[in-house]
Amino acid sequence: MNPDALRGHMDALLLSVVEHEPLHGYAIIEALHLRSGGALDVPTGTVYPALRRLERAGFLSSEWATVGGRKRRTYRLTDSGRAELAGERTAWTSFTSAIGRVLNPQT
Amino acid sequence: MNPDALRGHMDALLLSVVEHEPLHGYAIIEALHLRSGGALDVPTGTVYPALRRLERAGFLSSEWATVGGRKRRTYRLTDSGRAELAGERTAWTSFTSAIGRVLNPQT
DNA sequence: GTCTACATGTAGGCTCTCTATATGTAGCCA
DNA sequence: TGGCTACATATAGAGAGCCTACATGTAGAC
Repeated sequence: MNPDALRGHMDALLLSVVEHEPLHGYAIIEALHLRSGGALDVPTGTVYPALRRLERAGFLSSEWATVGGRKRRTYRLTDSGRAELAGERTAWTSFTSAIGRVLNPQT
Repeated sequence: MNPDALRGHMDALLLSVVEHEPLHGYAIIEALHLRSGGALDVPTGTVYPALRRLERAGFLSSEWATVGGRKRRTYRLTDSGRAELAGERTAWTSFTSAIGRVLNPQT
């Protein structure tokens, strides 16, 4: 997968994956891999900064937890994030529609 | 449309639009607008450099023409570009599939 | 005692898209 | 004559985000 292809869609992916349950970074990466059918393998250097960016933006909130002696920062979707996610879903639909029409126009 | 969303998909769009007929830059921008149902409005500062990049990569070839006193650089898809476009179409399908599954998983 | 899985984080680079600007022709209209 | 719009191409510089590479540490298996 061309790295640039994900540009501007990462936010939607991350918000979507924590929609129904709070997750920590490492688990988010695994969830992306699983839910995408193995297509997505997002490096930690992408995910961790992105999560912090989304928290700064108010779309996620985080808290530390210790599980089995390991520290985790668990991210949770905020109300603002929920609204953002809805917008991203709509944007995704029109985006794919627009590109799809250019790529495969039905004459 | 979030500009970043187009990242990595611009090549496919440009190649696709000149697939069946050679076009010059200005006409390519109009074609993108038209074929996307008005969703795409790509600025000249994006298209012209991108076309040159694709020509350098061997996916397009160009030649100058003068029509109605105005100079045009007309771009044509090369064989290499045709193969590239096919690959981009496949990549687009798996890309949307992967993102779509993450964004809207059927439980 | 070493290796792997788990877990988080930063620095720096790369590349593409965008904004802003520059240049020039043709045609219309007042 | 002058000004405006459409047509047509091009470049410089900024901005942003995703990636590679590196750093750090715990837990458990062998």
